[in-house]
Amino acid sequence: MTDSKLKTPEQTKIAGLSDEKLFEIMELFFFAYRDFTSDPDEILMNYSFGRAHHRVLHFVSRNPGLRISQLLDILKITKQSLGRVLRQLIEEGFIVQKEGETDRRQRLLFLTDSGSELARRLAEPQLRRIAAALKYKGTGDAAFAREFLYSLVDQQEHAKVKAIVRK
Amino acid sequence: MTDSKLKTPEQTKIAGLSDEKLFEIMELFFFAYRDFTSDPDEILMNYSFGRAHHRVLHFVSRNPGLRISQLLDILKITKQSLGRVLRQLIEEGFIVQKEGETDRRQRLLFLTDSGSELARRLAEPQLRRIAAALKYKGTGDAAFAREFLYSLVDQQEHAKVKAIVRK
DNA sequence: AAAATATGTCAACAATACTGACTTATTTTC
DNA sequence: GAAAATAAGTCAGTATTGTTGACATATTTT
Repeated sequence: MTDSKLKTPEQTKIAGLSDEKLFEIMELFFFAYRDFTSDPDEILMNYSFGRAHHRVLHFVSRNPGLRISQLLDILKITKQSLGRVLRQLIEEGFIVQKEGETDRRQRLLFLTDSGSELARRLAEPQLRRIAAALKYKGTGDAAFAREFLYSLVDQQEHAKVKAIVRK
Repeated sequence: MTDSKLKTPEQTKIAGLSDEKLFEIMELFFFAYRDFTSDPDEILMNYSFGRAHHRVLHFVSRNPGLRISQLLDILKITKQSLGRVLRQLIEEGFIVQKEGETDRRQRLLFLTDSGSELARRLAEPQLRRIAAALKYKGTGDAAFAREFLYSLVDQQEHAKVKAIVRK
């Protein structure tokens, strides 16, 4: 009943890797994400914020002066979805908007001091978790992790993601 | 304004890794998850299912005879949240429940044929993506990816996760 | 027999996403 | 300079997935 076209007496292989190994990594990706997000989630509860607020704070923190349209493209959500969380972050003094200098239609996003502080607090446990995960490995392993994750991103997004990630 | 206690003229390091490298990996984790989930999401739309249904299908597929309580512990959601999606999956013929043989209070979960087929279809693009991400690397890199992701999981969950992931 | 366990269910609520429609201000194009 | 395109904001309605709290049923353990 659980058999499928994927199975053979031995094991199907994609790109020389057994299904079994691939499944393990797939599942670990789920568990890693589940726990990776749990620390910031707890902090966010104190502010009645959620993950959506975290994402906005993070990307504005890393890219001061980010435009709304860029943020939408990073998050892959609609303007209306972003609108709500952004309004809250602005109303509660974590983010400010400035008119674009060359294009006055733009509303460039910046963190306030308390926004910066919250972004830092949210990042800290995640940075620690990543550092701990790489601690046992030799040099070059950070590079491997980076390349591995990068390869999971859509091909057509590579250039954009690289531009955002690399500083 | 964007300065914080984390910064020094050079760069703060956690466990010998620069903040910058850690930030990159943190962000890539977000982008990887964003795109990793996008392929199954499209398939699920045809069934009016969401990610919650996918998770249930996946873990039942990998663990036939899974108990409700185990699934709740894997997903870290409430009984009520699971209840809704599980009911739909049962009503629409993707999952069946069988009474536990040793403990008749238990409702063991199994996939039907169409459940198996859907689970396979959902897994396929993700397996391919993982395989492609590891294709360029030498032997042992699958092991590295596995250890890296595993290290991101909560310490106290390690034993349980290992039991679920390793077959 | 009483207590604990495994599961199911009702109701209300919250966060985050969506579609569709429309507005305002500004810049670009013809 | 008028028309079209772009950047952003907003209103209204809906769906998914999560939450709490309360309570019911069947079964097993103490």
